[in-house]
Amino acid sequence: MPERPSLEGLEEKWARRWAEDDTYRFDRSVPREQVFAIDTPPPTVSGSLHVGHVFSFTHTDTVARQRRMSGKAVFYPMGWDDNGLATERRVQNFFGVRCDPSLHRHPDFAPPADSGTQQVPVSRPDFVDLCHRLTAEDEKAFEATFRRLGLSVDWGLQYTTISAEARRISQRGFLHLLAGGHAYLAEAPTQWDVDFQTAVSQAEMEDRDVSGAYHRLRFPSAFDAGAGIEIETTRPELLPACVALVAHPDDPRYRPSFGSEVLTPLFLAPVPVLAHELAEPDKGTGIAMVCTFGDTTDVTWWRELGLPTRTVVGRDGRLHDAPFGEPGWESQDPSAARAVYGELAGRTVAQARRRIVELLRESGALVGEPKPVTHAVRFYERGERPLEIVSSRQWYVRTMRMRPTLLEAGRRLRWHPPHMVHRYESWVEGLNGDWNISRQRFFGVPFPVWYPVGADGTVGFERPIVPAEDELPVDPSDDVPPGYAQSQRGAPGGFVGDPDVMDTWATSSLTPQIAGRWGDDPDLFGRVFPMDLRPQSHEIIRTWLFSTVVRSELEHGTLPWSDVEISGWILDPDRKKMAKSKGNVVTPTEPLERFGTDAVRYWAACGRPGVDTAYDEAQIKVGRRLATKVLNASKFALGRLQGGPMPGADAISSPLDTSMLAGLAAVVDDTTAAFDAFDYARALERTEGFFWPYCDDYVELVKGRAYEDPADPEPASARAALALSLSVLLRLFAPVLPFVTEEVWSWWHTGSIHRAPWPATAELPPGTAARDTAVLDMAAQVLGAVRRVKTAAKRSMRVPVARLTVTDSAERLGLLALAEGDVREAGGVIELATAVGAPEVEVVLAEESG
RNA sequence: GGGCGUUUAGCUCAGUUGGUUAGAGCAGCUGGCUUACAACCAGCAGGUCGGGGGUUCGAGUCCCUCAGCGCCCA
Repeated sequence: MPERPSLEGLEEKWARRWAEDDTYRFDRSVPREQVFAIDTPPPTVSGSLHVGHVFSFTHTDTVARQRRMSGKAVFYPMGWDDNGLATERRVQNFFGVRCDPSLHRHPDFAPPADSGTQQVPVSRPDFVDLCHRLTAEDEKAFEATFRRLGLSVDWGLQYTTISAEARRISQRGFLHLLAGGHAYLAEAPTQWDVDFQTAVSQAEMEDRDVSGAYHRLRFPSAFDAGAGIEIETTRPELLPACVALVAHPDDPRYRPSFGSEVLTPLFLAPVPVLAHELAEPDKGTGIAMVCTFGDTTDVTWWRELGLPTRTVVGRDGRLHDAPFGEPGWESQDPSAARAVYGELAGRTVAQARRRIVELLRESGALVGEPKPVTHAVRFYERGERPLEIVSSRQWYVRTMRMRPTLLEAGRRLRWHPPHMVHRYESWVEGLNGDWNISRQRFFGVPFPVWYPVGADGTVGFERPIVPAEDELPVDPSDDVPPGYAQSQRGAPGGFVGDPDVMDTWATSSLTPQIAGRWGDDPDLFGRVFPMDLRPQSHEIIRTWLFSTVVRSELEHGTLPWSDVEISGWILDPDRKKMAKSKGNVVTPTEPLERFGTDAVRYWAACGRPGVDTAYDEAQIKVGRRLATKVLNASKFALGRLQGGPMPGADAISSPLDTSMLAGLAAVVDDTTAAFDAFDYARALERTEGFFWPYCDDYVELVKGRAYEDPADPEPASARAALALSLSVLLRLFAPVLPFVTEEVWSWWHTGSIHRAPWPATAELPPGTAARDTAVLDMAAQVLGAVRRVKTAAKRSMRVPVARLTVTDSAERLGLLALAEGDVREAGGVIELATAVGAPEVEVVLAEESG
């Protein structure tokens, strides 16, 4: 035991020891029932960690440590989510490159020396190499931070979502979906980001309010130039893509027009006037123009009304050719239509909108002036321009028909806190299409699929060729399908590889399988799956949690885990969400160095499950004080125990000591129950709430007695009770404060506290079972009264009490008698008198001496 | 528009099936170097529990309603 114990340096000392001793190694020899398996959230490796990671990972770690001490073999892996668009974008900015898949690998490729404004085009394999290079560095930095945070993960169980193992498992999962009929390829209107030039799924979209304008346009009747219909639209640039007008079937204003034809302004394309329930009579003029495609309602109308397709927006977000006059592009005046369209072709959507409004105004088709509105527009969550809908070929997973199964699965899952299930349910209920898992990107898991090319050069998309499972992972842009030669790539009678990669969630949805090495290590997988705990934050319930449930249901017919624990967000001190764009992000390194890991973990553990919590340095300082207090209180208690044999629990005889342990027994029960329910915050609160009064009252009361001759029963009882209570308290604190508790534990035990048994009331003397804390309560009350008088008199706590008179019921005076010696010692009481009567404590202080 | 959460001391938050006088920490104030700890200790003060209505012997807690804040979904 050091002379002056300190928190400094504990992190380095113990993190190194835990690594050397493999303290947190998963014991894979135990049966499933004794395993506690955690499906760790793999952080996105694109930049740096922030305190939000510290927050949620600490929550999980407290539970992991408590389960480990409770005798479980804890399977606590760490993953890095390096696959995906976030990495691509970081690599582009970091190296100043962009991926051009038409290029071939450069034999001695090196990234540009400076990441200048002009991005250098590089081949896909070279680009992927850069992704690997950068993520490998980031992962090292992340690991260092997490080790400093004291996470009790088994670092031998690391995985990354782009590794060969992850690609193999991801591709295996896909092949199973395909074989089971759960995945299908379809050419369909698809939500498309024009900047990233990829399809995105519903889960990756968000609505943003943007300013736009309603433009009222007049469509003349095809047969009577004097008649016409006025519509309002926020997207006049899609007018050349208009294929119909739609009003509600019950709308009397338009019922006479159903079945008639009108002409689109400027382009004079004849389009029908149709009825459909989705038309909203209250919106604009009550009749909408249907374009292919302005939004998802257009897609519904197009499909249900059997409308033709006239697309004008290309994958690059610019208007492409529109051959008015040709079949499908009818017009009453094709040359005029072409002339007008010539003004728009090649422009971006925004540019085309400005131009067509001018043209409409000149032609007189624009009725009045555009009316500015703010409306919700759909964006890719990482995107900057609104999503467009383009027709493209994509792989889908059949989630729509699973909705009842998925809702039922959500109800079987135990949610902490329970109300988070609503997020899941509203998401599942709001699904509007199957899950699109194709992404037209580069750094991801390729689809393990080729397509035959016919003699006439047509691609047989309906007859995909798949590899054998033992060949996985494959890259169809490099590897050759069974029965073909590389020379046949792209040739008639040959094959082509699927060019796309999977949605990053299509791989992340398999983290239990990846961590558990599904298919590669059946013995391991059988011991850890289904897992016990999925910890995550609430904003990815619709993505990560949802997709993991989908995959587990389809592959295994079971839930992937029994419990999910949701952590809240970290807000800045002004309760605003931390975001890079706001510049209010706190990185973990600084608080960890300034206050110490235990202090930061304490702050995190005070954040209750699912509750958004403000970053609060004051609370971290409280944690540091607690850690210091643990150090000092331990030093005191253990100091009393030196120089003699460690007394056992059977030496505890004093009623005050038993009374204290009775209170501690209740704390053990409550803390254990709280951890069982994944409520680390309540567990900490309960232990901490006991610990401070324990130090201030109980330890003060027994201080004198503990100094006396250890051979006598009363001092022996005090020493035994101190040793036992300290041991229990240290273990109760260990999940939250792993460093200071390990340090103190090492002063008087061999082996790690984190492998010590979780406290049980069976360790405490039988007398504590009654939970009777009355003796300590009474003694503390009298001591408190003495302190109040001394403080009010502005005297030192050391000043003796000449005479203390306690008036109370006979029963309570009996309790006091059981602790009289300790109370007199702690209060400096010279003379103690008691009387039965109304409760009162009278204190006469000794005169000022000298 | 639908849903979920939330509103308790100046601040951050506990308050479990309804049950004594609603708690803690921080900040504030007044004191004290007390043989583990001044990075500490002792004490004090601070709240019509968001508003309104209801059920009940009794409501911070249950019900209705309104409002603010946050989020999810459409």
